[in-house]
Amino acid sequence: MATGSVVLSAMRGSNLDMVRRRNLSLVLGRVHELGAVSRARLTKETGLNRSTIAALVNELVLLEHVIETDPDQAHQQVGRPSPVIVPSDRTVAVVVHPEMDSVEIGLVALGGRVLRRVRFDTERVPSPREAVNIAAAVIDGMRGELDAFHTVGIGLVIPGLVRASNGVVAVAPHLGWRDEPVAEMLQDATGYRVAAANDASLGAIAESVRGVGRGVGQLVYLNGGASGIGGGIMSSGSPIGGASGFAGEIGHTLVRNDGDPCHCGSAGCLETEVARAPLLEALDLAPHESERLNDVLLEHLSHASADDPVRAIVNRQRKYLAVALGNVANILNPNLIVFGGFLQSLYAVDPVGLTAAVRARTMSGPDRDVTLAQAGLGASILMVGAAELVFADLIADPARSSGTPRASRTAAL
Amino acid sequence: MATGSVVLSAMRGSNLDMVRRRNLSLVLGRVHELGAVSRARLTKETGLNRSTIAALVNELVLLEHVIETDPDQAHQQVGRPSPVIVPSDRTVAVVVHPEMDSVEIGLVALGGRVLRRVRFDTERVPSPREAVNIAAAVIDGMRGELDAFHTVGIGLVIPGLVRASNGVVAVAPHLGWRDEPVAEMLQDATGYRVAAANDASLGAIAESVRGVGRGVGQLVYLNGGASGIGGGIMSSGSPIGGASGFAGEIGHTLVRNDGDPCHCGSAGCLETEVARAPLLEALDLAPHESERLNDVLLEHLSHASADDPVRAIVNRQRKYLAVALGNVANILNPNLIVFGGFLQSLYAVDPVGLTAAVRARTMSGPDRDVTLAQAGLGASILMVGAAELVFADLIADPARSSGTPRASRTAAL
DNA sequence: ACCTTATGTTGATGTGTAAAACATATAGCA
DNA sequence: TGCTATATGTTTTACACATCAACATAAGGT
Repeated sequence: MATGSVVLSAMRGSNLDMVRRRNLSLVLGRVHELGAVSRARLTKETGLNRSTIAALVNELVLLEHVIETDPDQAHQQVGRPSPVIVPSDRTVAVVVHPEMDSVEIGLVALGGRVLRRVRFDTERVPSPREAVNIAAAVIDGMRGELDAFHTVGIGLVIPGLVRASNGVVAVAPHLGWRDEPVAEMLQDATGYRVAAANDASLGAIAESVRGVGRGVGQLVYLNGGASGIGGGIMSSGSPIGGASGFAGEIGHTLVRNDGDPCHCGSAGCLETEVARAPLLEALDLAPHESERLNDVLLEHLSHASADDPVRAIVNRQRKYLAVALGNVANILNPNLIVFGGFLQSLYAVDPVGLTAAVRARTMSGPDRDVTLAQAGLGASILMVGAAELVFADLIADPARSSGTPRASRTAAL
Repeated sequence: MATGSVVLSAMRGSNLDMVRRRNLSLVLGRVHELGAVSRARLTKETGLNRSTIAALVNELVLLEHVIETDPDQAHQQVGRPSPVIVPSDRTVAVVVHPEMDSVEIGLVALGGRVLRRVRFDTERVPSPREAVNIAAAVIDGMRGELDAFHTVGIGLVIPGLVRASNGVVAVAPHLGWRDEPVAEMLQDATGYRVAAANDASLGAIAESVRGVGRGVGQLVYLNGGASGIGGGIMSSGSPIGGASGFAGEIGHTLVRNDGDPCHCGSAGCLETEVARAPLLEALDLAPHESERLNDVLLEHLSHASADDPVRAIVNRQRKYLAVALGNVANILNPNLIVFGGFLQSLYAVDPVGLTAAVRARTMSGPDRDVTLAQAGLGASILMVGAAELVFADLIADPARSSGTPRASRTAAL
């Protein structure tokens, strides 16, 4: 029955500007979430007056973040038709994603559409400096385009631990980065605001906003990659970052007391017991064929004997996965756990069985049952997630800086 | 760098009332948190204008939630002295705490002081109806007093799983309750708004607001009781409830693959491996002497041999406790983990050792180090926590219902 | 064609905070 | 003891924003 926050989060007082900002934010947020909304619907959902909505929408149109289009042709309602508001495709976020053998740069519109993707292959694992230089060069190449757009900022995908507050990469094992202020470097190199986050956290954001987790209050995303298992937590639409933005490291929870040593220094971690490499190996797949894993695995198991070695690996991994999922369900009580990467395969082998195994490990009660699901966004998940991270700032204050890049300022919060 | 919420939490638009409400809430929140604040300080901290603060404080004085007192005598500042605002001791919350052999009723003032505690001993484990009747009778006895006060509502402490949204007790193993709408029953019986929560969650709130966790952003509270181990999570001052308010069940995370079966249906749960009873038994203490556990244990170990059986039990329990804490630290990345109940003893035996063990299990990085601590509120922790749950609603909207009990309405949200 | 319904548009109104001008109370100092 | 500087409370005025009412507009229903 009680719901309020025990301690007030914000400390500053409100003035009339705040009202305007909040309402502008609310309207842009609805447009962004729904894709296309009539002014009438905005009026109903926000409870604001018709005239207020008109003023707010006009301001957002002037800011070029939304477009007001002609009323939907397919009316069946009496009364004056209401104009439809859609997010502008000219408000965009740049996404930068350094990997072991490449740096990928993307351009994503406010509506969620991925406009461009450029993959820059590297000879070797890029250093932070190299990754930033590559990204800056590609962005400079797009500069004409970007200046025509409203480029809100850059979303930086980090395969490792990032301090959310300042974008410093604490450790990215795959890339060999450690304590690198990559966000700041990229910001200085391009002039755009940079928001950085862990890849799994971005997956959680993406699935929560535009994937299978739309409208779900409490969501956990678990991604199985070549390097290990990462996780992200969404609570009431906001990412849970923890003290330093390192929350969600479910890959390093213990699932087996006498387990193998993990690179983190511990042993028996989820990601030492549940890994992609043994699965690929058992199925005679090369690492670069990992996209086929799901299909090949399901096909293989469909005619495999009971003592099939692949089946044995899968069953053992599923057993330990269920342990970790049970822990997560008990600690966080999520509505939904979403699987990405090779964990999708482990889930798809027997969705009902895994669900039952997890539920058996959680404190029961029929209405607390957690649901499991595969990720719904495919290859664009990180593009979408990183863009949403950037757009979150825009939506929080649509009138702030109207898109013009500002040279070399470090952080605004 | 980016911080905004990806999806907007509230859906309603803001008007001038909202601004007023928010600022009123902000000021009352500061007064509540700090205990005594000068108007000048409120001006500085909120960024609001002097005249605005004056108006807001005046309204809170009229609502009788705060008292404006004479300026502090010990000035050393030049300039006109600023009046000091303190929370009114006449704004109170009632706390109801059913246990196996009693129902405890308390009265807590907005400033955090426990004004009264009444313990009603029962012959046997009370049913929900009995607990409600006892509470209602005691509250009726205090009615004269309560009517003189501003009684904001009732905070209901539940030793079990409660749905935060409606106060339905899903399961309270100790009490044998299952799917009981206790909050609604108590509300109907007394006319006061009732907010119910799990005991460990209330401990987390209490330690976060008035205990060792003041000012800590991400906090986990772990309580070790006779029945098991419960946990509560605080994130940026708000409790994390999960989908149904069942989050924090750290007692049922797995710490030992071949562990003993747990009453939850699983096996090797934290609370089957780490329990109070074996400790009491080994030290020849009766259950009712559990308050002495900490002292007796430390005393015993101070002159115990290396192969002392108590030491063996303690070491084994500490090992499994470290596993669970490592999982929690990896998943939630808290700044602070607070121990209550007998877990305080396990921690106190060797604080540095346990801290090191937990840190060894978490993804490293010097700035992510989690801190451990004993609870700071002692026996009043649940009184304070439940009262804070009630006050949270008041602080969120100080001008709402001005304290008069309303007959038999179920829920307001 | 006319009415009903739903919505956009325009101008007047009310309300909360900010800003400015004034009042007051303290410390420091001669 | 009085003067000055400083900080803060108090009062008045101004401004910005949402609301409301009245009017305008565009559809469906008959």
